[in-house]
Amino acid sequence: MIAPARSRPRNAAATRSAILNAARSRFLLEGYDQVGLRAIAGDAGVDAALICRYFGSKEGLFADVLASTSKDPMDVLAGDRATFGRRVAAAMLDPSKRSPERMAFIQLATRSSASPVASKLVRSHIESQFIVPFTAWLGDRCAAEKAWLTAAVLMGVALLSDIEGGHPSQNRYATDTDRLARSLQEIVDSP
Amino acid sequence: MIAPARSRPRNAAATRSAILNAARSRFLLEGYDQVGLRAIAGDAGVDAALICRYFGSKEGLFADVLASTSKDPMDVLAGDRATFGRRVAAAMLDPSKRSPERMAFIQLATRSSASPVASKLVRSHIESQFIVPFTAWLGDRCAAEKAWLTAAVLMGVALLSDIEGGHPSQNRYATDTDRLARSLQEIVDSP
DNA sequence: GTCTATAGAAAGATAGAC
DNA sequence: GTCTATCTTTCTATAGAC
Repeated sequence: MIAPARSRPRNAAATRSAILNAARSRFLLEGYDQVGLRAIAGDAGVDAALICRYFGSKEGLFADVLASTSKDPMDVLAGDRATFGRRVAAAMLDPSKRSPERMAFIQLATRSSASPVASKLVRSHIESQFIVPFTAWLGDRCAAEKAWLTAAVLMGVALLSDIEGGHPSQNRYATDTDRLARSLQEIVDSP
Repeated sequence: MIAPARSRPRNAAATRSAILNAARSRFLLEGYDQVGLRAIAGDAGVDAALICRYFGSKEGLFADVLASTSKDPMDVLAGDRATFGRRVAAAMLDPSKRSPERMAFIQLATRSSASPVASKLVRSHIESQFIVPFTAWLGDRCAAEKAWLTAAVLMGVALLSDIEGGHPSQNRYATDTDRLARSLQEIVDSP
């Protein structure tokens, strides 16, 4: 046995990435306050002290998680404006079309918005990653106001889905998705 | 000096009430996780140990706060169905019509929904104090689904108002209120 | 580069004096 | 009925050994 049987080689980049992924999953599901550095370190298979070494603090870690979650959010914008409501509602509620990745930044923002330290970061993230591109995509009068209301509706749905416990009756998905789709579409289409 | 100069007479009912009011204000503004028993006790002018004596635990205190906030929420339901959207939107956003009391249970539910222990209580409170009476008030097909979506929109607006920092441009209130009013009214009027 | 050990603060809750 | 004192736990963050 030449090399010791370590489960993880001494690789700073890989360790940093493992921490970041574990943190994203935890923050996404439980929110900033509810997650301890020990839990994240445990998921990543490293010691909690390493997190502060690599990211400075819990806040720094959260900021990096937000920054690394900023690529995928707006794939729902790639599409026809007339079907915007359907697409987003499906991404939010439809269990068949809902992946852990889609709408991830909405979940992340919603579940961590209670903490004063996290909400500062969440605010600027929502603004730069959702409000700004969405406003540009709309490109019409009151686009910014429409963007803010859309964000509010999506966060409210995400928040209430959590509270509901994730077990609304199965056959309600269709009617709920339709209703949400109509509301979102009406915000976009309104003068 | 016959009686000692105590700021508070030894009165269990008054003390209990003072704690309850202080707790409501704190939970309403900061959320369940962010508020410590010592802060509540300080506001109420009593010792933190009394809270556990009177309410058993922090969770018990929060439950009693929710129960004592269940009277005022639905005064917005007293009115014409055609102007429902306007009334609720004004209560949520209009600074002139917005009192700390109105929509208090929405703020309370939104800001405390992140905590697992509080969200259990928040869920049943929303259901019994909002969904059930609102569904009955609607009284039509899909009333329950409309009620859930309405609650989601209101919570989203409350949540995003917090995050925004409470300083959107002054002249945006009017257009934001109109837009929210239209969205709420469309949910109510939808088939 | 990673871990052990621990500092330092703050939380909820309880026992018992007054 | 109220408060002082304290227990216990949990958290972030750091210092230093390996």
